[in-house]
Amino acid sequence: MKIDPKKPADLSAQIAQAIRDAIISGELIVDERLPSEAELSEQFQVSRPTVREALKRLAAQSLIRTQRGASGGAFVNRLSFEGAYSQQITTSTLLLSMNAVSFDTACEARFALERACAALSAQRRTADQLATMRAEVHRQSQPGLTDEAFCASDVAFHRALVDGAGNPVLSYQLAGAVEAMQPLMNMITFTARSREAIIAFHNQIADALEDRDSTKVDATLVELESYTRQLAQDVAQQRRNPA
Amino acid sequence: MKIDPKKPADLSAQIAQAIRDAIISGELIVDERLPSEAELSEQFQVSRPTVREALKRLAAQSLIRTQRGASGGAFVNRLSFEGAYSQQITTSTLLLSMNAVSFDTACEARFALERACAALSAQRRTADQLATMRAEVHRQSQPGLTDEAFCASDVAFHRALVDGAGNPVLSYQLAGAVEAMQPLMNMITFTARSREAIIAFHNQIADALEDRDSTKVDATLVELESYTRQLAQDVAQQRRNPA
DNA sequence: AGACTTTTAAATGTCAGACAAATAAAAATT
DNA sequence: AATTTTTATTTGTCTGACATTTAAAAGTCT
Repeated sequence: MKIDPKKPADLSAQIAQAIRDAIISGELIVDERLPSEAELSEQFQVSRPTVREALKRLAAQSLIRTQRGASGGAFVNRLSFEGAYSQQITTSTLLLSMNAVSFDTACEARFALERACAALSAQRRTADQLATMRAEVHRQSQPGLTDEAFCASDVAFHRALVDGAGNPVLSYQLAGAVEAMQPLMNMITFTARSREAIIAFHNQIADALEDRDSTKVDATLVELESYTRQLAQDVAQQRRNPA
Repeated sequence: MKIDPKKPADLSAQIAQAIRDAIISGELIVDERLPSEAELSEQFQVSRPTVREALKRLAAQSLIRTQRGASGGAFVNRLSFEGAYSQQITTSTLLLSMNAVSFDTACEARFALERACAALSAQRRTADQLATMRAEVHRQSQPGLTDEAFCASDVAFHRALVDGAGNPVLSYQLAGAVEAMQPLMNMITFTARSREAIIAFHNQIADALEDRDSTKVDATLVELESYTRQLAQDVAQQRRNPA
């Protein structure tokens, strides 16, 4: 691990990159302890605050964790799927909001990816995952549910559908697409009728998954996508031209 | 923006979270300048090094950028799709390597997602994107290409296919899945015959996209997936039982 | 007056040294 | 032997200082 003091970049950025490379290349393995901050500052010939800034950069990416006290220090993190979700969701959410992604674009991406999981989910979904979906549908049908709670349950339903594919890589990738849509979905006011329609679609999907009928799952998702986009369009139109 | 000095978490982590929340909620908008480090340290009642650690955490997530000099400071970044790619790829790569994801699992996820783009790509691919794909196939057929260069070209080919869908959200999500596979693919030694077979598949895909024949693109991707998995299986078997 | 140069001020980047707090291991005590 | 105390190590935080970069202000010359 070497840094170039003549580079234009900050020293802390260079040090962070050097350690990051060491982790990626496998030179540093999971749960291995990094040298103490004092040792690192000597090794890289920089001050301790500079080393600390580098370590905080890595901590922000959950590449390392730190522990105080004797035999404490910085340790290489096992980057878990669970832990990577939140970061993925934060990034995706900001990407959508900062780049003025249209509802249609986000919706299209989300359903395209979800349909990719549906075929696998029809084959492999467990009874447990099916039960989760049923439970969420039931929650959605309860009166007095706020729009936000309805959306949250919707996300949970689709998460279960995706998890049904039994492929953690797919679940991880989809987490961003599905959850990042939630702020956009929250802008929709759901009428009693539209909730009913969505619940009907969800029931159809659950039924099809129970029957392991991938064709029907796919067809229903297509319908649900089209319905969702229509709903958003109506809301947008109503804002422009209130009755 | 407030922090709780009695919380167990590090002050720099709390400050970073407070600023992060302000960005996500829209309280701080793109290109807005944050208060100077001195002002922030006064505002949060902490020292400047602590504020700096917080800012470095945010910089590591590309939420802010810093500029030196008069009228410099920390500015809220526009999180661009391009900029988010690298982080997504780093994370995905580490996830795969640290969690011992099998080649089959990663491969399945990648092709499932890619097929989700294929239908859209058949409708919308531009002449330019098609030309990129043709060029990459041509590069792949050149003799003397290293395995790594072959893989890199393979990635470029599939990136063009995905970009053909004309949906930046899809391209972003797929970047992780496709690029993160590369280290795994690099473990495969490509024989002249296997390269030929892959190139044939690529040509078929390009032809089908030229004809806007989504069914054929999908079918060919299925074949390519099965071929790729077979290839990996053969390599694994040969390692266990060398001839 | 206008174009160029110099100065200045503000901001981040870096350093050195210190103390506080947490923690585990070692030493002392019961 | 079990418990308590001490000690050493390590991260967390603070203070104060200086270096470097940069844009704007001030000054100078044509």
